[in-house]
Amino acid sequence: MSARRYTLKKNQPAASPSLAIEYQKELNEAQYAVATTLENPLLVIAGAGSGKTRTLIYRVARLIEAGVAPQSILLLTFTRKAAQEMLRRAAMLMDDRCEQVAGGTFHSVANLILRKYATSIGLDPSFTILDRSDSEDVINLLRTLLGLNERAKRFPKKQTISGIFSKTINKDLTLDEVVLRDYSHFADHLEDLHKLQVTYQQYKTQKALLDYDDLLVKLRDLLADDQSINRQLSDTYRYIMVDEYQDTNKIQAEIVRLLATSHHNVMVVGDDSQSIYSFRGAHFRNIMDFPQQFPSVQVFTLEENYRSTQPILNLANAVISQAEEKYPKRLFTRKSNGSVPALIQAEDERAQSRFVCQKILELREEGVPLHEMAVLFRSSFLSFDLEIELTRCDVPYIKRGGFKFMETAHVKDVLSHLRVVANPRDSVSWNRLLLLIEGIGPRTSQSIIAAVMNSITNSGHFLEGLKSYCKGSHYSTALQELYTLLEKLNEENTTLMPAEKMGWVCHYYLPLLKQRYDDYPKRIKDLEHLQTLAERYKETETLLSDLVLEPPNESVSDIVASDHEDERLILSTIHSAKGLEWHTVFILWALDGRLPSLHSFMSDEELEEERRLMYVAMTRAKENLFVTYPVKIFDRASGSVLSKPSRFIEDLDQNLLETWTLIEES
DNA sequence: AACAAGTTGTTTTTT
DNA sequence: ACAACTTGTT
Repeated sequence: MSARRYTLKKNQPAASPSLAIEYQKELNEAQYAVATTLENPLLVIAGAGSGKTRTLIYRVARLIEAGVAPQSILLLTFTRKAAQEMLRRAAMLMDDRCEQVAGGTFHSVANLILRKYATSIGLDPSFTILDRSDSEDVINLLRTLLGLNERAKRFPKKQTISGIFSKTINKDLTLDEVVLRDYSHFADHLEDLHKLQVTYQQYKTQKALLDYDDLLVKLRDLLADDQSINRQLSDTYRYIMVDEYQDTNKIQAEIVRLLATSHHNVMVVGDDSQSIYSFRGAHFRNIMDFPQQFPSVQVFTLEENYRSTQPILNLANAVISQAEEKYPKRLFTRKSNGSVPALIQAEDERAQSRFVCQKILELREEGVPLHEMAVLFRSSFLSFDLEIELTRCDVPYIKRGGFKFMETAHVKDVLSHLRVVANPRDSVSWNRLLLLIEGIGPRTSQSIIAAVMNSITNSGHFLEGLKSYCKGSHYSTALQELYTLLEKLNEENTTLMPAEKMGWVCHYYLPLLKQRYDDYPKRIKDLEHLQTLAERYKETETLLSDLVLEPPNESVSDIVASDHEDERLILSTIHSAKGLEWHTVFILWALDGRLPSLHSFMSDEELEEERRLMYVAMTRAKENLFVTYPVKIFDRASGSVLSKPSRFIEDLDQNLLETWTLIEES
């Protein structure tokens, strides 16, 4: 580990007295230095709540003020919502020019660039993007096709296989390395896994399908292999800013490096203590390797916290100070008073839920709005019991993270119809929509798909293949209806708006939905929500890629009806809480075996990541922090009883964390 | 016999 | 919600 160098630049004299924005007044010394250093590589280590977003916004404004064209600024963020929010705030600070700044996630930027340059790398520009479950479906299909699940020894499940393949790419390892290191119990299947991986790649290429990893890999390869395109893009984006750099992986770092070849104007912001995505190949060392890629880099550190009270910071600092490996950084604040965070032991899960719910109601009485309170947890399923309690007490909430709206079956069903029209070679979607029809199972579906693919190669028209199946069997009437729908969508492909097309699909799908699900009224609501989303789009292809890349992450059915739209409690996984803050934060299940999760006990590295997760959760709180855990929890997977509080907060001084016990009132 | 559909116990985090 | 297993249909 290289020693950290702090380079604090002396305050520059204010650029010009006529400027509307008074940077020096509105930013602290370090923030000001960052916002006004416009050229050359820049690394900013920004502690939690240190005004990182604010600094980025001011820097965007400063760049535009200095005459830089907004279109030549590229802002890479973790979610596209984050980018839009920043640009909106920058526009408020300055003017609408800020909205023209290019921004989004690595994946969404890759999507745009690849669609534009697809033909030059032999890619169909109307390629379909596979989300996680789509790519698992493909893998499952190929696994059966290769006869791998009939092996004597059990072959890994589709999720596991997909995880292995993804790790090879994101951690830049060979298949052998990944399997032997993390999945040694499947070492016997190495040869078959190799075969499957090759087949998977071929299948995707043949059907014009790209999974999340392909988007990044293809963009990197495009930039690395084609000098002239690299030049064009590098000249287009003259100023690059990357947020949450601690959660980027090697490929993303390479993309940044390649995009900056002609100018080196790159600024990356991050915090090694908040790196929580290593399962996706991110490594916090990435942030420290940055100076090696750009030797002329200037390094800044933001340590003053504007979010939390001192007692909360004291606790967070104590948790992170036990980290094996960390970079010296100590958050401080001027908000000195505030109450000491509380640790509450509950006798079981129900008691924990009841306590949290009751406390939330109390705080609401005291005037804390519901949307200023959040309940955070390690894994999505850990909030199930609390959700029941909240519903019982009529507390409206939204849940972020975990299962996504887009991943619900009925939404995917509807979209698959639009997808086959956009890319008829997309056999994943064909399979999905065919299986909906009664009487058609995996076998029949495969043979119909084969016929469709044949008709594409022979006549160039996919409907021919479907037609031949429309008579003579018990499912032919249903298939005829499907044919009519797809014919309509295809013939009026260019004249119909995306929302109109979706209307036709829903009309066709509604009877199937009602027959399939008992809870169809809820699902119909979801589809209506999808319809409203679609109305914002002019191009079906944009709609489809956006939905895969940036899925709306709250399901309508999760929302308990409420009169006041904004008055909703937030439930979130810690991962999805990144970058956010609330007046009051509850950390649920701070139980050893849940946070840290049992899965992480084997490796020190994973355990360290769990610690950072706890740190991230704590630093979301502005005023109040409650940490709770139930005892006597039996874990079926390990066969053990969990009763100890999280090792990260055990035996801490009462000054840092006050312990409380729940007394049941009769 | 081949295939479709219904039944029963486990589930990390996400672009 | 998924996979493995079981029952039902053509």
